[in-house]
Amino acid sequence: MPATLESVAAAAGVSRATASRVLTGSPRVSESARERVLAAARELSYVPNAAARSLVTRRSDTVAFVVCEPEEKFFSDPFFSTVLKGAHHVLAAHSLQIVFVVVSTDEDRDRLERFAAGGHVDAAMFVSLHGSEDMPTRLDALGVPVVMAGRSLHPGAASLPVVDVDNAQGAVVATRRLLERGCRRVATISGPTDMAGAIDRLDGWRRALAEAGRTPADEDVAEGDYTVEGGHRAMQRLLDLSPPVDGVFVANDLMAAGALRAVADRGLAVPDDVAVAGFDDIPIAQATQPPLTTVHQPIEDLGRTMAQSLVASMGGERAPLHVRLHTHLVVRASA
Amino acid sequence: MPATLESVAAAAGVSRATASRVLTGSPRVSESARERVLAAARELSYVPNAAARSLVTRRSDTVAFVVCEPEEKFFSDPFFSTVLKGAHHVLAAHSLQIVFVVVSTDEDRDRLERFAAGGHVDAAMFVSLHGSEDMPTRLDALGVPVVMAGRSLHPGAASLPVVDVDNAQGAVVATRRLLERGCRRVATISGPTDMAGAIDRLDGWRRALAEAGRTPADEDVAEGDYTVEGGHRAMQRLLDLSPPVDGVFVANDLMAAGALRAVADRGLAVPDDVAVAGFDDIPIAQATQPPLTTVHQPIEDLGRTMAQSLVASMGGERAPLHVRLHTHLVVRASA
DNA sequence: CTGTTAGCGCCTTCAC
DNA sequence: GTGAAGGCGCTAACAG
Repeated sequence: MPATLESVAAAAGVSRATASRVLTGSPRVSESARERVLAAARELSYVPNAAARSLVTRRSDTVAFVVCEPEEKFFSDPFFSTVLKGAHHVLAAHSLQIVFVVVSTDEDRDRLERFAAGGHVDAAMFVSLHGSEDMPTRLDALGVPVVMAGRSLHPGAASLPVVDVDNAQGAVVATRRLLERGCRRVATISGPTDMAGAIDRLDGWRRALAEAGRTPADEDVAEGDYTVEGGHRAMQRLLDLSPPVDGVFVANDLMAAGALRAVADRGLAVPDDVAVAGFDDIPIAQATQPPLTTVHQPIEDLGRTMAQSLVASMGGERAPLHVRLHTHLVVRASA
Repeated sequence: MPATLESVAAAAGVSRATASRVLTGSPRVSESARERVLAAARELSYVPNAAARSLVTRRSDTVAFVVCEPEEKFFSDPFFSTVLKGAHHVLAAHSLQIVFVVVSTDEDRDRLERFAAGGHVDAAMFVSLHGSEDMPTRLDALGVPVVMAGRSLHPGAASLPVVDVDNAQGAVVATRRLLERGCRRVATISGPTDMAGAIDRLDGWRRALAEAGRTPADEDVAEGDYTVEGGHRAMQRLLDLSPPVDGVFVANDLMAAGALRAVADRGLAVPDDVAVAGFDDIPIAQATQPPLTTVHQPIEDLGRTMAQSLVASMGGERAPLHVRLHTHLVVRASA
């Protein structure tokens, strides 16, 4: 049987109340009592029972890291792990556990809702939100603090805290780069059009073209799915266009990597025949052939900021509704 | 205030005990009582308080999916997500939640141990175990059922349940394939040498060479780290050897993908100049240029089997100490 | 079949 | 500063 507060108190020769005070760090305890309790706890290798504590405090000291992806796409994009890393850093500092939840079916959704309603998590952070995803709203309705990486397209999620970057502006800068190096036909590979970030990046591409006095054509847009394969396929389509595309803004680096391969498949050279610019600046961007010119996004910082938002909400503060992080263009060889 | 069992019972006009029986699916309840309780619960959108239940049942209905990786390597290898998928399938069927824990620092280890000791998880499954990892042993000592994907090298973990494949035999088959197609110098790119699976695959390579009357040379072994980049680097080393290597058994597909790139970088052709065989048969194996000949591992099944082992342990049964799944060679174009 | 009765382990007023 | 006491929401005997 594991040690309980009761047994620790007994061993230390104090009451349960005093032992509790010591373990929860209350100041109103004598130094001698504190020492004895601590010693006893160590001796018995006491660990507080989470359920008992949770029952009375009504907290679980756990936050959910929720990934809403129908596929296992999640695991192949370092973007996510980097967000997680940043979040972990902040959360660990507050003694908060992360539980990782993948939500793909409606059954998963109900389970998560029950999980949260049952008090298993104190807050939730969402990454990779598609248009119809309603979990942030549902958890918010339960009173669970929430934060999202990038805004949600779901009506009703508009008033929930968001951390993101200016995706449109980033896309503008990348597209301008293509224009400035003299590309005549600048196409784009977009992300899933049910995701806010993808829409904004597509918008930015349009805006930059318009700025330059060009008319963004529908056929110059190939929709991808943020995966390497998707980028590869989309690029193949664009390369069939005539007059030939000689510049492409790709909505994330993973797809850009696939696009690079498609160009190589045709025996064309990057950037001479086709210039390519990506978005994210994940590690792979430096390893591609040639290295990617891309819009740098402070991904780890994104995770940290989201976690801070949650910590604030949990502490009763009103978290900022919208934090916008900065991006900048990293020029390498591909454009 | 969320509904409690008390309020549900009141609304249904029964005692707490009866309400509890209905909600936990006990058979000893009249049909009419059952209906009334269920109706009341739905009406009040009642959700059981997890902490309260956990406190008395001493279960949390949650299992930990623990990844022990110093880097974020985890997220770039679809192997893990596939195991997770399989496990999720089985666990969800038993109404068990998965909490995902990444352990990289000693602080993380202590936190996980407290998490488990505090009763937050009922069982734990481990993937990607390095030599010095002692968490399986520590959790086992706490009485938490455990299962590992691949055996642990840690002394003391020898008696814990393992699910794996015959890595050595798989490697033998792959290496034989290289030998049979006439390769004169067959080298290998191994995984991290502090992991059981990597060691066994290396062993298999040695055994196949010995079988064929050849002497495995130390310089024909390049150690990788199961990443694309690692495979790329290792292959570069092997390609500097003379007389030239014309066949390579690579310990996983991710590294094989990197190896393929290294071969292409030198303007050599696969499989004509260098034949390459991988291990795992993850989706990328079909997408490489050329497609990979590789040892197929039933990864999703691995996850399912591990979950089943845990479910058995949690149910008080003695889980099988060692389940070995089958592999087979999938011949594609690379070897 | 159902209600009554005890706690599960902990935190938190409330008196001292 | 410290102890006593109550109760968080639920399940599990134990009687009826």
